[in-house]
Amino acid sequence: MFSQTVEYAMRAVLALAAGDGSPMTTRQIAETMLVPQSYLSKVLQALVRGGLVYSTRGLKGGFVLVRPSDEITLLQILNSVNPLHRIESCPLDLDAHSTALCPLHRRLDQAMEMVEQAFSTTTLAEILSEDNPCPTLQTQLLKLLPPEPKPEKEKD
Amino acid sequence: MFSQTVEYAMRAVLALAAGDGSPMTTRQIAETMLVPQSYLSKVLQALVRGGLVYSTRGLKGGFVLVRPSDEITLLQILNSVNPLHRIESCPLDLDAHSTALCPLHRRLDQAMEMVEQAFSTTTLAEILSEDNPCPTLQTQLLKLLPPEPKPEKEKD
DNA sequence: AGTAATTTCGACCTTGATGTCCAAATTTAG
DNA sequence: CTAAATTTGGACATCAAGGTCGAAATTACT
Repeated sequence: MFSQTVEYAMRAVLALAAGDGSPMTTRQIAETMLVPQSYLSKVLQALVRGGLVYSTRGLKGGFVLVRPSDEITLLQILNSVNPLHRIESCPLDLDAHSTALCPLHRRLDQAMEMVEQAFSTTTLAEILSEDNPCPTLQTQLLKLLPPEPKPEKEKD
Repeated sequence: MFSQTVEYAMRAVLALAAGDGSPMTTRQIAETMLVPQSYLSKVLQALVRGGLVYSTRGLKGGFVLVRPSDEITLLQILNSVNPLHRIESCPLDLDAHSTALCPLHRRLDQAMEMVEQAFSTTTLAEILSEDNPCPTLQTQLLKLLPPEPKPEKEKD
């Protein structure tokens, strides 16, 4: 029901949200989230155009979130890559802009409304704060956070 | 979010449910529901394979519903043409069959669960019984029901 | 200035969804 | 048996999604 691109986009933004705020490269995100790197660059540009992440080129460049993670919702991510088109009018009655939809399309639109509602109230911060029983993601994310307190002494 | 094929399939089954129970041809359904006829034949075959409609060839042939319309749900239609794949395990952790999903995929799966729930409790009969503010559909459906009591005299 | 590390952009390829068309196979009716 | 009306199935066309690749632009560092 959700496209592969949506899956990748959510993983990518989640990787940024889990990071320390410094720019992450496409390569870093791809390896962290197990996403095909060359395709991820396309997805990231959609997120840039969607106003969710900011990009800087060159050395030390990469992608960062535009807003703090508690102000970014799943719906914003979805809409950046696969805009959710609510049903405005019955496709069987193209010309008439009736105020109500027919029973069938009312149901279809209600389904999308539920998804829209659920996704619009879920923030990245919320997701990161929950228990995370996905071993792979947990392992990958640990690599991003301070790997060691301070390796001051390197001489055995 | 829902494919064109799903839209067509739902229209087609709805046309059958609105009819009198005698076989409807592809052409009839296509004209009633404004669906491309040649593609509709493909969709109808998916519905046959899905066990929702029964087909008979030849003169007076066509498609009929296998069950009464109050025993056919939107979910059954959806699953006949575009099976809804719930997320069983986290794609980031392919090998481990963890009992719980990670927070992200839990949300994605919950969204699908809501749709599944809504569609599984909506029958064709329910849809047909509601008010129908879609003029086109109403007009088309009227053509199916007894058009005239009995045109016995054809000789002007 | 020069070099290395990046994003950006466009060209291209592959695959699946959508859609068309036509030759069978099947059924009913004369 | 023959003819007409249908579905069935396959071949084909078209277009968007998913995916790869490389050249150009941008930035940081020395």
